[in-house]
Amino acid sequence: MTSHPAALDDLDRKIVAALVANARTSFAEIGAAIGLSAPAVKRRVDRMREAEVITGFTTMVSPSALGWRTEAYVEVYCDSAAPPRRLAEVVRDHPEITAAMTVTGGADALLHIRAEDIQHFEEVLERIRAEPFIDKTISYIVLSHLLSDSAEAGASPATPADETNRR
Amino acid sequence: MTSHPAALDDLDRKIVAALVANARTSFAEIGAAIGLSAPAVKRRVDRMREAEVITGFTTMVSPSALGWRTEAYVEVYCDSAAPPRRLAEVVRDHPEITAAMTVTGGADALLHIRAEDIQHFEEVLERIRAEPFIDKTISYIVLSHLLSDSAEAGASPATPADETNRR
DNA sequence: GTTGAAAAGTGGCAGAG
DNA sequence: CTCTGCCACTTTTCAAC
Repeated sequence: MTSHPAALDDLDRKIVAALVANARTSFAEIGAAIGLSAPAVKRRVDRMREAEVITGFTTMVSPSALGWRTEAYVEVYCDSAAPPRRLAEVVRDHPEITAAMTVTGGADALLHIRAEDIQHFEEVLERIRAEPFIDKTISYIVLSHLLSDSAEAGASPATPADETNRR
Repeated sequence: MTSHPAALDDLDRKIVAALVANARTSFAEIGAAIGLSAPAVKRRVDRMREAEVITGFTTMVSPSALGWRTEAYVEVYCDSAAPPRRLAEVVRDHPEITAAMTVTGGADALLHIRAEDIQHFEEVLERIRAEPFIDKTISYIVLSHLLSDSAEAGASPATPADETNRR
């Protein structure tokens, strides 16, 4: 990876926090809040994008509004000679899989799945289980969210340095 | 919930897709791509924000760049009389918990946790297990991502209607 | 950090569906 | 009546200095 030391200072972290809260905040507004001019903020943002500290800007959408009303996590168990590379291919073939990762523990991988409803989820699960090297799966259907993560991927609690700012 | 039928048409879905891909895309650019003027796009975005189809704009940040190099999912088992409301409070007290939800299966809840490193994660886990009504936890430490979810929260595979557009 | 030109955002208004 | 494009006017971006 091209991850330079990057050395973010406090101003950088405040800029990131502002942009995570609202990716469309103007540089001028961010600058006013932290005592910097708009171009200065832009230069820092450009630098952080270059350093891949900031990997992109996205929009949070209510999944249910788009018709995805069922969410689940699925543990996947593969047979002994399961190549992780092969798993990555499979994962890309099912559009309902929104995240996939290898994990410690008994399971080989953990999938995050979004489906229209339970019927659709069952169909997805059957499709995944039909893969030759998959031995078994264990599903955890999400009932309700206790913490509405702002944007699960980008969201990080705070900065390791300062544990003070809890939301 | 105030979820109106909302009835998104094809243009709305294309606008959402464009904004999910890049929340800072100009309305003019989106309009040019779908055959609409900039103000027309803005009107639709405003309407979708009002209807809470679009819940916000955020920035994707490399967690490791901010010092969060350890990621894990933790199953939480509570004692019989565990009130979910109480769990929600606890979850908010630990800034390292980036997502929490109740799930089907043996466990009562599933937590997504980000920590600086394994040592930090262990400390967080001990803190959580110290809660009086938590019986046990099972941790799945994330080793590597097979699918780099654009932004896990907002990301949805495609529209249930058209299963054709797979990335 | 400041300046200035180009681009984007935003609200009013009239017309088409 | 809703949605659109057009037109001013304001704000923001961005590449100079």
